[in-house]
Amino acid sequence: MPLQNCIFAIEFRNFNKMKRTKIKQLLESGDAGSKVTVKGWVRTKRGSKNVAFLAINDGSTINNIQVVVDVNNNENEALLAKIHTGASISIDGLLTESQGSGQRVELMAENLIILGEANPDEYPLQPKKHSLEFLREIAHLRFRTNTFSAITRLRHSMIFAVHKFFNDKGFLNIHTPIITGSDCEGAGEMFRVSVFDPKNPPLLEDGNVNWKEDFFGKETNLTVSGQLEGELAALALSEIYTFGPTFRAENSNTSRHLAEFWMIEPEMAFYDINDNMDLAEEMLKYLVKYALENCMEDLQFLSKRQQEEESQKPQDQRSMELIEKLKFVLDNDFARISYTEAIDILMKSKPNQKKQFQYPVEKWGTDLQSEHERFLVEKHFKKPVILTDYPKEIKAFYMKQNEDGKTVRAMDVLFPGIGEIIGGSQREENYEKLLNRIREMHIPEKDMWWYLETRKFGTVEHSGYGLGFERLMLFVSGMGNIRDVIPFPRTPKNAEF
RNA sequence: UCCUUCUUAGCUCAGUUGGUUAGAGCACCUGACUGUUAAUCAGGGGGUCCUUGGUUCAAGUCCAAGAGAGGGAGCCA
Repeated sequence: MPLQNCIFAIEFRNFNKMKRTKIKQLLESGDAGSKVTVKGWVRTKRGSKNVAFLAINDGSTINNIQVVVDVNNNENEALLAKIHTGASISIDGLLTESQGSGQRVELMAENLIILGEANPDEYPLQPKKHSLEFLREIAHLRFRTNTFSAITRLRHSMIFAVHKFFNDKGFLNIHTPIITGSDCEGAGEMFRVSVFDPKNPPLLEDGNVNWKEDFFGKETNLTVSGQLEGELAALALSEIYTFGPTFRAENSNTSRHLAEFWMIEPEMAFYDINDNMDLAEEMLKYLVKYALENCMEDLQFLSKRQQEEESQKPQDQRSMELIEKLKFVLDNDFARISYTEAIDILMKSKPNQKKQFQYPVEKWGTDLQSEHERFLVEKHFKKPVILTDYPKEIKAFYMKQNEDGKTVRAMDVLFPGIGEIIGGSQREENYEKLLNRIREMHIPEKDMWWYLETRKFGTVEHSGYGLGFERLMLFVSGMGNIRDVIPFPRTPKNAEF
């Protein structure tokens, strides 16, 4: 017996309680012959007359460890009768080379303890495939499925990779406010934050609510973007990013929208729109590469899952295999074209000439519909596309105005199957032009004094963008519904858990 | 918010032109089996057919309204 195992055995005797070893470690590098303790949740129980097998998972990996229990032992037999899918157990035992073919090592149970039973008449999860819709109804338990543990590990890796990417480039992470007092952020409907009794708020003489008496002394809402505050920091620290919760009170019922989501918003001084596009492309490729290098087992599981689902669809609607798709994005430059060029391509396109678009493309100036974006990404270029220089009328007030007087330096990154994954722009740094645009678009000027002052004092060219984190997760995981890549989705009429 | 599809056992689903006692697989219980891989085999228990109203001799099935869910669209990230 190797020396380290002897020491382990002595510790076992002395303390009668061993330190838990995680299943990932045991499966990857556990030595056959060592005594170990495993704790986790039972996925399946199966067996025959003399021996029972428990598949145990502790979330450290997609894989289970097989625990072998001798049934010819009254104590074990009684315990096994109480162990069902979902029960939590602790096992001390000997790690051995597996006699079966499904795994390298398995655990011969010597001391089996039930930590928490799971009544099979009530426990909703079974060792079988459940629908994603059903799992959404039991979001408190869906972490215990292979799919959600894989997504949760992948999500963690992507969060970590975002911070690593920016940290390694010298960006500073800043926390922008979640409660905001300005309603000029221009990104849709907001959730009100108030401490007033909704049935009896203090009123002014004219009957309107007297917000001056509310907690902050003004109307406040949950943020729809950290961009404006992010710009303030970038205009001192050069390169910053935010990664925080974002709230939109839009009544959006789609597989790509959440009322509460997480957004990554870098802001960079001295970056023009081309630097901005370079950063966005580099970041997306870095994140995809990080997933391929660090989450391969989970990606393989998710790929298999997706392939099974896709096999139900007709041939022409199936998407590329997940890992192949991720590598494809990594290996190809994104197409970069202007809005004007895009309109040109669309107007000349077959579906437009054959009137197959629901919204025909007829003239410069209208916003692109998702069917148009999909055509450009999935049919015409067959790879991610960055669209730039949109008409100013369809974009936000803060975007830098081009010299043509018609367009602004916006950029949208479009991904296959997802649509807009990033929206950004070079920002207008000229005080007069910005002020004019604020007035033209009827943005409350008095709330913008601090934003405008950055253009008054030491203004510089700068840029930034917003990446919807869950949309990134959709792409990297291959999942089809955004509600399945965030632990507890918040959507219209749903704030359960 | 609009269009569209769906709702039958704990889960996944079948249920024909309206017709007698609503089915299957999985899960659960009992038994069999010398090491299984979502084990297998035999047997058993388990139903507000989403809700309300209507048509009909008769409704899981047809009609209307409502609730919930999916897919698509708009808004966007």
